[in-house]
Parts: sequence; structure tokens; C-alpha cells
Amino acid sequence: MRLNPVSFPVPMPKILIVDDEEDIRELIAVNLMREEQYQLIEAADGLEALRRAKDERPDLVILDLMLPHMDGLTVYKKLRENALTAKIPVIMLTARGRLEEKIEGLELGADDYLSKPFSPRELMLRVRNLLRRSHENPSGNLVETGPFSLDKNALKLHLDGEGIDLTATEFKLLLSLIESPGITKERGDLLKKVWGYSDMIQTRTLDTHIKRLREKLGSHGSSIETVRGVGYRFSGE
Amino acid sequence: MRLNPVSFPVPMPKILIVDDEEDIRELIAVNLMREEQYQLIEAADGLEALRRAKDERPDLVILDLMLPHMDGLTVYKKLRENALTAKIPVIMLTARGRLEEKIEGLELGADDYLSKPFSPRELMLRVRNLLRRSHENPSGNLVETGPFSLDKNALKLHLDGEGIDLTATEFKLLLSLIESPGITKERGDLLKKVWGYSDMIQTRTLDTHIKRLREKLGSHGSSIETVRGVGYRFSGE
DNA sequence: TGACCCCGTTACGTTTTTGTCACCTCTGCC
DNA sequence: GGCAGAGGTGACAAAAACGTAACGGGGTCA
Repeated sequence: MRLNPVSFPVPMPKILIVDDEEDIRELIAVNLMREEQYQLIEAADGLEALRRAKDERPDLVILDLMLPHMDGLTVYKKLRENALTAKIPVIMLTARGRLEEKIEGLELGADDYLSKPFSPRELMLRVRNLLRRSHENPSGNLVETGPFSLDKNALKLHLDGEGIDLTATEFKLLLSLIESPGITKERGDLLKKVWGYSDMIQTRTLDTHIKRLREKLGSHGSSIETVRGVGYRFSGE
Repeated sequence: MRLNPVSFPVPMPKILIVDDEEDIRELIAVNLMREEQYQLIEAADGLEALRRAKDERPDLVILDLMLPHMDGLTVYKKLRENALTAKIPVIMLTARGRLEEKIEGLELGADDYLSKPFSPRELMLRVRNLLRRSHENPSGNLVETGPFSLDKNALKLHLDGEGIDLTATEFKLLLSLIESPGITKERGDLLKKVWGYSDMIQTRTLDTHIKRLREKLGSHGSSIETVRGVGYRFSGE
């Protein structure tokens, strides 16, 4: 059984396999490699997993929830907390039963899970699905507008030839604005998207961060326009 | 005297939910509406889905593949064949397992799919992603009449080649007038639509804002005509 | 542990927006 | 012409919205 070949923008996707049993890692690896080429890295426990994820930035993590020392769910949460690894899709492996419920409760953003025992084919599908999804954003991990170029991987902004470091919050905010230039984003929407605030909470946090962003944009600070009483708008120039 | 603020006139996306079980439709509806406002329409089987899609042109279709009478994939293909519905993005819902393979075989252009059970958050993300992609083309968000061009996305007015910034109130007022040129809008209607005033409150606020608008329109100020004793009328030129 | 960074909040100052008022002009009618 | 009602206009003050600097808590890292 052969699947249609899928072309990835990245030559060879890097996958991190986290499981304490070497047999299982091997099993997964063999099944994955049967139909596509991936670059595989492995970790046997949670701490190592976190380290390697941060160092090597895989495109996908396959995470067994049954781990020594550190619970898999904890690993998952820590991955999400770190800006560097927050967007890496994760496939969680669970024993059929109790854990499934816990996972259902999680907000599985770009993620997925699989109950053991799983069929090789199913694993393949999930892997390809997640990789497709995470790589399909328009121009890979770069958002470019005028002289601005936002690098989603490095959380960095390139502007006028120099790289500007942004914090995680600043990045999310700028991204929200820049991904649709010329469109006015309402305060409430920005608060929801960047901070997760649900209601029209009265807060000056947004203003403060806008100021910090404008500072970092330097002479281009005026690209972020204020629309009084409504929100902010990023003008392509 | 200040009354409740009037919500800003953003276009409300229309979503068609196709599922034979009312419970599921309800579940999806509730989850969708938790964070955004959408106009929802529903269909319980494939034929109805096709009919409503053609009649009402939703911005997005959420399609359960398990349907009575007509298979969901057939519905999907028929949607694609009809020029009127060919470009509407579709999110397909599948039971985890068999059907996933079939979908993988499809060329998912602007579409996506989700395996049940799915997390509400994930559904939200897909919906917003697809809507953003298809909705951002300025087609429906420009109101053009003569030399006037009101951009609902940017909340800006373009006139004689230059962009004119309007305040939120001015924008709403001008939009109310300009969206039906040549038609006289009564004072009471304008007060209700722009300010949310319910009764025929005696106020000169409307007059003042009309004046301010005319000023900003410069030489085109006379496009806003006074209809004595009734209200105002926007003449296309 | 201590230095540092990020971030949300607060307080205060400034700018913009907006509703109202007083006074004026215009129009239609007697 | 005189009158009344409707709308135009400029001024004004309150309120709202925003910019900004500074503070302190919490986390990170050496």
C-alpha cells in the first residue's frame, strides 16, 4: 500500500521520538521510514526530550506519555510553555483507557494523540497530517511584508537588514497585526488572540506592548497605527 | 447622555453545519459561538446541504462525512462541481479511522478535515484559519460609490486617491448613508443604527457629526444632502 | 542567591473624540 | 415682513482613549 508522495517545503522533516523503551522507539522508526524519509532523533526520558527539543527544534514530536521520572503530560506542558518549542506539533501515545480522558480535556491546539496499540498506517497518517498542517502556512515560517520579515521559528524580526529580537508576547502581537496588513484589528480581538482574554477586560497591557513594539521598530514605529476607539492597524509601510 | 455602545459593523461570517444528528450540530454551534459571532445555518442531510449552500452561499461549510442517503464525500464533490459553491472552504468531520485514508487521497485545496472526537479549540482554530484565508480579499469589504471607497477592514475612507481617517462614529455614520446611495435615511433610523438610541430623543448630535463629516469630505461635502424634516441622503456624487 | 529580563499593572499626562449648548441662518407659510 | 421650526456652525467642557514612565512580581540563568 503506497500513499501519494507528499512534498515538504523542508527537505527532510526532523522528528523527535520520546519513549523509554528502545524497542518501541525502534518500532516507530522502522514504520515511519518505510514510506518517507525523515530525520529521526530520540530521547528516553522527559528531561532529555525537553533538552533535545530546545536544541534541535524538531518539526514534530512523538511523545509516549508513560515515561520514567517525568510524566509525559508534564513534558507536553513544558514544551508548550517554552516559546521555542511551543509550536512544535506533538503526537501523544497513550495506553488505551484512563489517560485518554485526560487528553481529551487538554486543548489540543495543533496536536493529536494515538492509543496503543496503534497500526503503523495510522501513525503514518497522523504524522503526515500534522507535518502538512504545520508547514502549510503561506511562506513556511516567514511572514514578509514590505521591509518587515517575521521569522516564526527564531521569534525574530528582520528589518532594514538587521535582526531584532522580540519577546514571545511582542512576537505574537506583531504577528497578529502583520499577518493582515492594512486591516484594523480590534482591541478585543487582539487581547483574545495574544493573551487569551475572553471578555473586553479593561487593561492597559495592550497599549504598553504596542509602545514597546513601536520602540523596537524604531523609525518604522509608525507602521503600527492607532485607530482610536477601535484598535490598531499595521500599515504595510 | 451616553447609551450602550453600538457594535462595530464587521461582516459576520455565515457557516453551514451539515450533520444528521441534531446533538452534534448543537455541540458544534455552541463551541463556535463561545468566542466569535457567526451566523449559523444547518442541514441534516446531503440534499438539504447542497440546496442551502447554493441558496445562501455560506462562507464555510462544516461537513460530517457520515450522512444518510448521500455520502458526505459525494456532497463534497458536488459542492466542488457547482461553480457557485466551488470555492467555499469545507471542513470535513470523520470518525477516527477508515475514512481518514480516503480523505488523504483527496486534493485538499482550501479545505481541511478533523477526526472525531475533536477538541473545541481545534475546531475553532481551523474555522478561523479558513475564514481568514478566504475572507481577507477585500471584495466584500469595500463599499464603493463614485469617487468614494469605504474600506470596512481598514476602517478608512479613500477619496480622490487619498486616504482619510475617520473616527469610529463618523465611520459608522458615513457607512449607514453610503451603503444605500440616493435613499433618504430618517434621523431616527440613523440615531438608532449609529448611536443605539432607541427613541426619538431630541439631540443635535447627529447634526454635529454630519457637519464634521462634510468637513472631512472637503469638496465632496455636498454629497450628503439634507432632507428637511426627514433626515439625510447620500447622493452618489 | 543575585542579577537580569519579561510582563502586567498603575498612575499620570496628553490628545482626541464627542455630546451639548447658544446663537445664527435658512426655508416655508401666513 | 414676521414667525416658527429645522438645520448649520463654532465653542466648550467632559469623557474617553491613548502614550508613557515607572514599579514590582515572577521567572530564568549563571
